[in-house]
Amino acid sequence: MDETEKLQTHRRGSGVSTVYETLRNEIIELKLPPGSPIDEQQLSDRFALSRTPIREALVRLAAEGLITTLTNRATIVSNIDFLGLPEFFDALTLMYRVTTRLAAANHAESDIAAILVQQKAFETAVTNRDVLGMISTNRDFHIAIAQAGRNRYYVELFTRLLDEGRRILRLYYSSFNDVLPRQYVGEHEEMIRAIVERDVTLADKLASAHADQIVGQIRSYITADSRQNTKLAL
Amino acid sequence: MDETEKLQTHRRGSGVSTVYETLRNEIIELKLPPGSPIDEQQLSDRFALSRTPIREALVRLAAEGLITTLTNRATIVSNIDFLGLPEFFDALTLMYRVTTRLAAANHAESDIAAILVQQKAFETAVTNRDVLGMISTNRDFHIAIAQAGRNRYYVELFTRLLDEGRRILRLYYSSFNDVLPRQYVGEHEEMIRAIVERDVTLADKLASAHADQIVGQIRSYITADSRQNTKLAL
DNA sequence: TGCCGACTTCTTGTCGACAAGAAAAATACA
DNA sequence: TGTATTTTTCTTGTCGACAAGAAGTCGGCA
Repeated sequence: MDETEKLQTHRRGSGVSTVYETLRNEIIELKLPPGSPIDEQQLSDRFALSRTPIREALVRLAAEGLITTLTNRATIVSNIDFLGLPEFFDALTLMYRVTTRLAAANHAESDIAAILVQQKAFETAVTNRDVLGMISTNRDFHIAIAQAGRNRYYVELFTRLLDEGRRILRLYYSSFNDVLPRQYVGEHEEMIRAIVERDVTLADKLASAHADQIVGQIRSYITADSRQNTKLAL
Repeated sequence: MDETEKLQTHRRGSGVSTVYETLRNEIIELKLPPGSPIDEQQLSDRFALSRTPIREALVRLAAEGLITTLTNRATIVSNIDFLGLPEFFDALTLMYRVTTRLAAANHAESDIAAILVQQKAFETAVTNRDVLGMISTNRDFHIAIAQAGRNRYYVELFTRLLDEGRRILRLYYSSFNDVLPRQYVGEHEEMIRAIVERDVTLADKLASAHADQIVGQIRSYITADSRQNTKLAL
């Protein structure tokens, strides 16, 4: 494991953010899978910080729901709540629609540039068949759209939802094929066009369809996976 | 000021939540107005706790955006962002609609009972002309509806929005008259009926109108207030 | 051999103290 | 007298140590 962070001496106040962001990434990328125990002492050693700033980072992660603290006992990476998946899909779909609508309505020139950058990144990830890259650049693309919509409440919720989605997708990413992503590139391009032309209705419609695609795909992964499990159980 | 909390000895782990909730309430009720400095030492004395648990509570509040920490300098109660008000209204309206829709679709029997309790509380606040009570019971009423909708993402965002709304309303509550609240009681009753009858479309429509009412009212407060300011400036 | 209770150990929660950084105050200089 | 610079002071950020609580361990007893 990479332990370079051990050596650097942090300047006052920077350590907490570093720990927070590092752990956040590791949780979302399933480097720390759900249920993993989070040991404060261990992190303290790893980042060469006392437990106090570590603790602060953990409190932040807990506030976001990424980790769960069993009082006086242990703190673990939060499980993916499969029972709550319908809620998740509902909220995700709504955010796809709302942010794309708002982007069509409120975007400035510079926003389009930012969106195009992310779309390019997504495209290269697709051509390189870099599945993990697809997942994260897809997220960045939609967050760029959300930011163009100029509503921080939606941006915040959408970010959380997309990151939760990244965790779920990672679980199933082996079954990710390169047929649908290719289709996503086209859909993304259509969405950009609708946004540029400020066609709110079309943007909404495309976002809605796009969301359905993704939700459908995740659903199929899950059902396919559970089928495999039942096969093993026999 | 009430200093009773000073004496009790807290059992392990309970102190943080107490501090968090107490401060949260005081911020939302403008007992701690925007810009108020938050002194850790002072809070430490007040709650008879060391600075560590106080700090933990503050981190949580900061994550929610209720307080702002100027690094190495000071931490203050977050200002109300009047420039971001349009975003706020947009998100608030959407959440009013979505939660009411979902309540109509997903509610169970017990949810209705909970909603009716809150509606009763709101009604008594209105008849008692208890303006502060109206503001908070109105919030509780809509959160009860959101909970009946069974989507924790919406519940969470909506709660944050309604609480931010409480702060804004407190600022202007002197101009709160008892004509519109009476109307709100009726609108609430209509919404409950639509939810009970599982009429999603009607629920949406009513929630939308209700949101417009409230947004309009807040807007009128603000413009009325700014008019007064310009008058003084002449 | 199986179950119940005291004990040990390990992790979290809390504390008091120290260090660093920034604003305010005091001082020196033009 | 006004400005730049140093010093002081105050608040936050970090630390190491201690205390409490819970799980696991070990031993005793039926």
